Amino acid sequence: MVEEATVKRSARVTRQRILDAATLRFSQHSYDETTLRDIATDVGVDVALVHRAFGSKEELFEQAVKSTIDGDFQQAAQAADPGLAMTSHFVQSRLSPASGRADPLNILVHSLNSHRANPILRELVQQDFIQPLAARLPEGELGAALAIACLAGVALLRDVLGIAALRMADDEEIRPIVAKLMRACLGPTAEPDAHGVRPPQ
Amino acid sequence: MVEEATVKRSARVTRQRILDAATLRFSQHSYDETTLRDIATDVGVDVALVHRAFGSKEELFEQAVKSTIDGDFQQAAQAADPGLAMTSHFVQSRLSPASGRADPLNILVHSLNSHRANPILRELVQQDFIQPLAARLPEGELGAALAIACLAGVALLRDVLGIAALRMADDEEIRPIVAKLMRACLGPTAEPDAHGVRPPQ
DNA sequence: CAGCATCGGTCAACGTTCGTTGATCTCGAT
DNA sequence: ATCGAGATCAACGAACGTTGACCGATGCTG
Repeated sequence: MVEEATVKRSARVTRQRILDAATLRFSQHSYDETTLRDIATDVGVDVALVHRAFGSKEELFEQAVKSTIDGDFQQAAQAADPGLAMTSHFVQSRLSPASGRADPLNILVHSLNSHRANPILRELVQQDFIQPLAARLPEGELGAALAIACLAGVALLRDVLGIAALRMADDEEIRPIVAKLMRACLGPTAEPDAHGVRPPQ
Repeated sequence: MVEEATVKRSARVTRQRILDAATLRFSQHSYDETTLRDIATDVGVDVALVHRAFGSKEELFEQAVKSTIDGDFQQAAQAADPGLAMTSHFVQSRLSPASGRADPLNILVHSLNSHRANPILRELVQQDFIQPLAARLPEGELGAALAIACLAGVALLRDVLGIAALRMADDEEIRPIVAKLMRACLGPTAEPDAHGVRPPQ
């Protein structure tokens, strides 16, 4: 109330509010089920404005995806032990808080099978998930892709399908298994610890 | 021309042809992208007939899902070493042949985020994937759910997203890693073999 | 063999929803 | 007061699942 009076009609601000609303919607619903009219209602503007602000629904979706990419995951991928860092990042950022928050993985698992969203999400996974992870691996992209596949699969069954066993499970119950999954995919980069366990093959 | 004279108009046969065409479509495309008109064209009948033969699109989808459930997976889940059996079943039935064949996992990963298909697929995963697997596990449903999540994730990134690293990979390159994933989720139920490896926790 | 009821199948259309677009209004700075 | 940009309004065109009315062959009945 003290600051900015009535917010001044600003395309810049409105565009951002639309993008935020769209990002949240796309993190909770699929591309096909998310309507420009829904987003417009959230923001409190007309449908036409939502459309014109980004040119097309597809463009809006792409911008929404990009807006959720922060450095957190890339940092985790380049940690000393990527598997462990990614596990922590995964468990802390997805399981503990509400699962509906704006997040690239949430958007990914909610719109995987819309053919409009497909190429955009493929590039997201390739560029922002697999590549930063594969850069530090001897196995190349295969291990990285499999690691991402595991995380995406868990998120899918938990948040999209709503499998009870995954919704109810405690974070610390899932963490060690996810850690094992990451290790299986990324290789035992670090942690040649006290056990000295080597995989059979 | 010599064989079967115009096949005699039979609802039984036509219904089966519709179901087969629908099953194949649903194994390659999402619920939303699959049109009753597409299925009708495949079979060579009218749209109305496709609809009336099953009452609704949703019912047709449910029947298509059920028609793909064979005993193969359940057999694998109840093998001496479920992880190993499931790995073989997964690698052989999905990676080697064309990925577009009629298969419950294919249907699952293609229609996960349609809210119409969602409850049907949730029940499929719960009843036909998780439960037969969890019945033999000390960890209960959690381990089974995570194992299914891994397989679904790999299938998703490979066949729906089309991640190159997974499409190009040789079967025998993926198999050992998938085997490790299964072992991480299901625990070393069998195979207390020469290695005697115990998980750290 | 003729008539008829029935079932498999088609045809045309409805009602809804969606992304999209052109014309129009309205606020705000100059 | 004016002009442009922000925002709205109304509508289009396409696509979908769904429905009621209508054909045509099949097979039973007399």
